[in-house]
Amino acid sequence: MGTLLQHCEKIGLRLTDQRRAVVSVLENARDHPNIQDLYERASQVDPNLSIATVYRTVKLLEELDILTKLEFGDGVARYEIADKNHHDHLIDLKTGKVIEFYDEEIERLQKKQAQKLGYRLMGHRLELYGTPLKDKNG
Amino acid sequence: MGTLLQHCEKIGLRLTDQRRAVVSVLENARDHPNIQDLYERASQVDPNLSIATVYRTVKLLEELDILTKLEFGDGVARYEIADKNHHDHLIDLKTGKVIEFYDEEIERLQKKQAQKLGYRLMGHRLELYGTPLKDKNG
DNA sequence: GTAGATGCAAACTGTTTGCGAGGTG
DNA sequence: CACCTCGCAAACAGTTTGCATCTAC
Repeated sequence: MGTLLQHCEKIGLRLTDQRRAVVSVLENARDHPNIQDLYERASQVDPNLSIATVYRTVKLLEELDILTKLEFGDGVARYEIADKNHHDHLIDLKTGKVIEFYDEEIERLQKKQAQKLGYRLMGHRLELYGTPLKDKNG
Repeated sequence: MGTLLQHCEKIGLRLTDQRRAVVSVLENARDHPNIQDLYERASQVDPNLSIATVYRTVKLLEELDILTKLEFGDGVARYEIADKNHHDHLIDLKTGKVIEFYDEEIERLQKKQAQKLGYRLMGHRLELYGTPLKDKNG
C-alpha cells in the first residue's frame, strides 16, 4: 500500500510543499485532527502554510476518498485517513478521547435493517457516547 | 402525556406568542425541520417572529431535553421532539428523505460493544445512508 | 510555458449575543 | 411590577472564494 504521499503521487496530484506537509501530518496523526490541528502541526513543517490551503487540501483529499470527514456534533470537523479498515467510534464523554472499534455483527444488522426499509446501504455513521466503567488509575 | 405546549406550561416555561408558534410547528412537524424551516413555518403563525428567537427557543427546549438536535453532516442542524420513543435514522441519498427505525438487536449490541471497551453507553448516534432498492414508480 | 496551487483578505453561512423595548406571570 | 423574552443588528466561528502571484511538472 505504501505511504499516503506515494498514493498521492500515483494518482497524479501536484505535490507542493504545503500538500506534503499536510499529508505527512495526516499520516503521522494518531488521533483525529481538526483543521486547526492540521494547520498548527503542518505549519511546523512548512511555516509558509496558510489555513486556506489546509481547507483546500483536506477537501481535495476527501473528494478523492483519501480522507474521511468526521463530525461528532461539537461543530468542528475531524479527519482520518480513509484507507484504513472501516471502523466506528466511541467517544469518551469525560475526556473527549475517541476510540475506534469494529463490530461485524452490528455491520451485518445495519445492512439488513436498510434492506428491510427498502434501501441498499451505501454508508453509515455510528458513534457511541459513553463514560468509563471505572477509572484505570483508581 | 398531553401536548407539547401543556408540557411547557407544566414545567413553568414562560409562554409567549413566539414560543407558542415554534412549539406548535414542532408538534405538527412530520419531518425533521431545521431552524430555517421552523422560522418560515412559525412565521405564518406569528409574523412578528425573528429567527434569533427560533434559535433561542430551540436551544432552550434542547437543554430541557424536550428537543433532540440531529446533525446529518450537511452543516445544518435538524430537530425532533425528544419524548418519542428512541429511534435511529436512515437517510435516502437520492431524495434526502429521512426514515426513522428502531432495531432492538443493534441497540443491544451497541451497549455490549461499549462495555467491551470499558464504557457505560450513555447515548449513541446511528445513521444509515442508502439508495432505494427499486423505484416505487416504476 | 502553463495549468494548477498558494496566500491574503474579504465574503459567506449558520449561530450567538448585547441592548433597549416590550410582554408574562 | 420584576424579570424574562423579544427584535434588531452586530459579532462570531468555521469555512469558502476571488484575485494576483507563484510553482510543479
